[in-house]
Amino acid sequence: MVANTEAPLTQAERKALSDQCMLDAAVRLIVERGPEKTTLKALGEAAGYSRGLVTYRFGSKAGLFKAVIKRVSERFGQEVDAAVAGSTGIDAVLAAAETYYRFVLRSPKDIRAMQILFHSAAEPGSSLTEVVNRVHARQRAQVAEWVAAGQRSGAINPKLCAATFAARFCAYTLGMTFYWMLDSRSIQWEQAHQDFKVSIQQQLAA
Amino acid sequence: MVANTEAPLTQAERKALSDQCMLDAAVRLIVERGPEKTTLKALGEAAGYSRGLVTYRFGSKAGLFKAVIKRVSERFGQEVDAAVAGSTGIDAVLAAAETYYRFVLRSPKDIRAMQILFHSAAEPGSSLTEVVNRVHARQRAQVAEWVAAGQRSGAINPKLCAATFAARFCAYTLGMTFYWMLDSRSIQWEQAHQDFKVSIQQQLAA
DNA sequence: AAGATACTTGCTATCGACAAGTAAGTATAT
DNA sequence: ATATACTTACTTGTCGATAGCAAGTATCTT
Repeated sequence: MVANTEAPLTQAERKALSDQCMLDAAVRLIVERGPEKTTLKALGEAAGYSRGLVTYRFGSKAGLFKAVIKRVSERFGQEVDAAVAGSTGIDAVLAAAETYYRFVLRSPKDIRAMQILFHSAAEPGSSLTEVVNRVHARQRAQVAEWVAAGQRSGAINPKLCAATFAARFCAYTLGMTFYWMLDSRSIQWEQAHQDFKVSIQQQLAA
Repeated sequence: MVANTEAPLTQAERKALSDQCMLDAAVRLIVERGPEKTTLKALGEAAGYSRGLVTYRFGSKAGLFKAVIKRVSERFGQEVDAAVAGSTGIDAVLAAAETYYRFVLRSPKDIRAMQILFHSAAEPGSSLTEVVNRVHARQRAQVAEWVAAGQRSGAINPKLCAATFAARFCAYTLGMTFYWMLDSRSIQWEQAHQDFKVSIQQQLAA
C-alpha cells in the first residue's frame, strides 16, 4: 500500500506505482470512513505520499474516485466475460449472476467501495454520475443482449422485453448489494443467490 | 417553507412550525445539492431561521436527516397500509408495488431525498445506518408476511421462501429507484412497473 | 547541464458543531 | 392586571479541519 523507496525508477514506473498506491488507498479509506470523510491528507499518507498528490494526479478527489470505479468495474467486467465465455441465453445470465455473487465474497472491499461510489453518483451535481451511468447502462445492455440472443434461438420466452428484464436483473443485484452492505447478517446472501437463479430460470423459460 | 411572522404563537406552535420548515428545507436542499453540500447555513436560511437552529433542535445535521427519513417513510407506510387494506397474498404485494410506483411519480422529491439518505446509510460510520436498516427490515418483513399468508391460504406457491422473495422484491425496488435517479430517461419507469407486476404474479403463482 | 516530470508545501475560503449569548413565551405573586 | 422569575426558542462567536489552487522542490531524462 505504501510506495516502495528502493532502487531508482523511471518516471513511468514512479507514476504507475503511485497511481496503484493511491487507488488501493482510496478503496481502503472509502470502505473505512466513506468518501466524504476520506481527506486528501489521509489518502496521501495511506498511499505513502503527501496530501497534494491526489489533486495533482487526478485533478480532484472525485477524479481519483472515478478512476477507482473504472478500475474495479473493468476488472469485474473481465471476470464476467471470462465466465460467460461463448454462452448466451439463460446460461450467460446465470453465469453473470454467479460471477457477481462470487466477486462479492472474494473482494468485498472492492464491491463496498464501488457501491458507495455508485450511490454518490445519484446525488445532485455529482461528477461521477456520467461514469456510473455508463457502467450500468453497459451492464444492462449486455444482459439484454444475452436475453435477446436466447429469444432468437427459441430458448427464452419471446414475450419478454429483453431490456426490461435486464433492468430488473441489474436492479435486483444493486438493491441486494445495498442490503448486504447495510447489515450483512440480516440478508442470507447465499440463499438469496440460489433463489435468484431459480427465479431467473423461471422468468426466462420459453 | 419560511416561518410565518404573524400573530404570537405558543411555544409548542413555534416549535412545530420551525420543525416543519426545517424538514421541508432539508428535503429541498438534499435534492438540490446533496446532503454533504447542504450546509447548516443554507438549511437555516431556507427554513427562514439561522444557521444554528438545526444543531439546537436536531443535535446535528445527521439528526435532521434522520427525522426526514422517519417522516417520509412513515407517510409512505401509511399509504401502503391504506392501499393494501385487508388484502393479503398476491393482491397485497401488487398493491404495495403499485403504491410505491405512484408515490415516486407523485412525490419524486421526497423519494429522491429519502433514497439519497438510504445510500448514505451504507457508508461506514453513518449515524443513519440503524434507522434505515430498521425501515427496510420492516418493509421486508411486511412483504414476507403477505406472502406467508398467501401460502397458508394456498394462493401462493408453497415452495417459495417468503423472506427471500420479500428481499428480492424490495431489492428490486431500491435498485430500480437508483436507476431512475441516475437517469430517468434511460429507464422506462412505467413499463418496468408493469412488467414487474407480471413477474411477481408469475413468481408467486401456486 | 538544462528541461521535463513527479511530487510537496503555503494559503484561503468555508465547513460543522460547540459554547455563550439574546429574544420570546409562560408561570406565579401580588 | 402586571411585574418579575423562569423556561424554552433561537442566534452569534469561535475553533479546528477541509479541498483545491499556486508556487515551490525533488527526481528523472536527454
